[in-house]
Amino acid sequence: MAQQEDVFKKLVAHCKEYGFVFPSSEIYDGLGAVYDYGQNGVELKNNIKKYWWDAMVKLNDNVVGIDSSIFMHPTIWKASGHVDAFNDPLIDNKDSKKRYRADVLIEEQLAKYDDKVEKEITKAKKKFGDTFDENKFRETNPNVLREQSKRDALLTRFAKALNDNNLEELRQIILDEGIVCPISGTTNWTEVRQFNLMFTTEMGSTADGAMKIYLRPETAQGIFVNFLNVQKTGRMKVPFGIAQIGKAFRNEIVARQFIFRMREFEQMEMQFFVRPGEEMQWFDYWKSFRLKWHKALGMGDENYQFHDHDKLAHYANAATDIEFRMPFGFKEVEGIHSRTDFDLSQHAKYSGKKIEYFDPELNKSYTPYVIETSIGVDRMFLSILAGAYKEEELEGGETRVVLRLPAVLAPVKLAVLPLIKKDGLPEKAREVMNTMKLEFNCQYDEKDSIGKRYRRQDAIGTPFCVTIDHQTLQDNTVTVRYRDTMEQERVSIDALHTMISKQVTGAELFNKLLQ
RNA sequence: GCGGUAAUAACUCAGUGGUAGAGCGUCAGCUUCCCAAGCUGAAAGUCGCGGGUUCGAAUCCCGUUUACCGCUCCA
Repeated sequence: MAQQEDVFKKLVAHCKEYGFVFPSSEIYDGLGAVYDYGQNGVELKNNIKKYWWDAMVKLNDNVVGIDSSIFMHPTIWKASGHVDAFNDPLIDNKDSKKRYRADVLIEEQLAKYDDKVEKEITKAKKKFGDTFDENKFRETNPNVLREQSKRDALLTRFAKALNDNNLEELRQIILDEGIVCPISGTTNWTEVRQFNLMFTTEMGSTADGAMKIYLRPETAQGIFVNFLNVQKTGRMKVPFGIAQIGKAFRNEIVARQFIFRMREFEQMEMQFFVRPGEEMQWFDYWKSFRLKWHKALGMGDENYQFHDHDKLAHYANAATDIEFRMPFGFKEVEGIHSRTDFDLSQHAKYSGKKIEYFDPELNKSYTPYVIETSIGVDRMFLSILAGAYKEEELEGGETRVVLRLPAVLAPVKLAVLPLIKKDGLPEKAREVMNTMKLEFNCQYDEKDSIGKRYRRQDAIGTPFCVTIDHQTLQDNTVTVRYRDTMEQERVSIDALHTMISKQVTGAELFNKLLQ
């Protein structure tokens, strides 16, 4: 475990050292759980997004893409359940370090008063037997009346505090009632804090006319609210899918583990609309397709696993995660959910619009069911880097650090290197570079020994190094040096383009997906 | 959010009250016909930030920010 954490630390350092990921706002001491992508990181990230987009939109004729805005009408988040589901007032006990929902603590206190009343009644029942009149007892017994009035007073005060969203009052209630932590038994409480999942901002240029709106916490809702637009204008027939890549924002209570859990992150989501009753077969279809997509990259099949959810979200009737073996254990990279008709029905209800699909085969209208595939770009990025990062022992006791990135994702596809910096080799190298750069992201390097340059390229995961030597000037051939094996092959410059193109474009991977 | 630990050059770290250092990397040059070779030279640090103690603080104290670990929370 210690060794794994060590690898993770080195990976984070490597990300910074080689321009993949920088802490945000670093020269101002940073900003918590926000990161920037550097010159190599942005290339890798863009390649991941393209691999996903092409696999979903290009390969599946019944999947189309959209790009909806980050700002959306605030009612959308009412409908989706985000406004109500993630607004709990929380309080910590300083002695036990346990966290509780403040409203639950108070509700438990209310229940205690109820218990006391019930006990009095049970006692009295035994005492009076058949002649017992419960209603009269409730109205007259001093003990019951006392507990009951305490309870009513508490309920009134509690309801008002909740209604006013008065967090100080909630804390004061807990103190006044002498509510103790069940573990430490103390009343040493922190302030009550509200944890909002969503970021808010204001739309409107004048303060008084401004409307409070949210930064979207998921891209999915942008798809649901455009369901009718896309279905009608694209003449889409169920089953069909809508894909989207975009930023989302969440105030995580604990944001940790580098770019694994960030406050600003990017999602690649597809919502696939199906006939009610057919959702499980499509759930299985996408489960299998998505796993193939991951495995096609060749990072090792044993590094992936499904993790089925036991506890389902309020909208789902089946859910599974695709997990990747990170240095800190198997972690969720992608979620596949059967979301039922929850979202479309909610939006129909809140918007007052009819959101249904007329199915000509069945000759009836229905609200489609939804299968969602949702993958975090940043998590994918981290899993690829974690799987690719290797410190290798070479013969002679040397080590090298290499990123064994899938060629299709590598930020730089090839480096063009004159073997030495004279005899016209740099000029020839520039010539080769100028034709290759039309198609591939290339790097030219003539500084330092050839070995050093190879290692520099290894460190950023460049799959091919093309070296121009004296023979090149004679017969127009170059050596291609492969990152993973460090072996070299002599090829003619004319053949270079085809050879590299075959390995860095997605076509071969996509063939695997369609089999 | 609580507790613990940490923060010194792009990276990894040494320096524990008295002149800010090393390795690696970077840059310039020489050398070099294929795997971090060698030689010469150079640049690069608000010692995380703010306050305090002291003749004097990277070093001691307080606060704060950021990160890591544990707990907690989590569609």
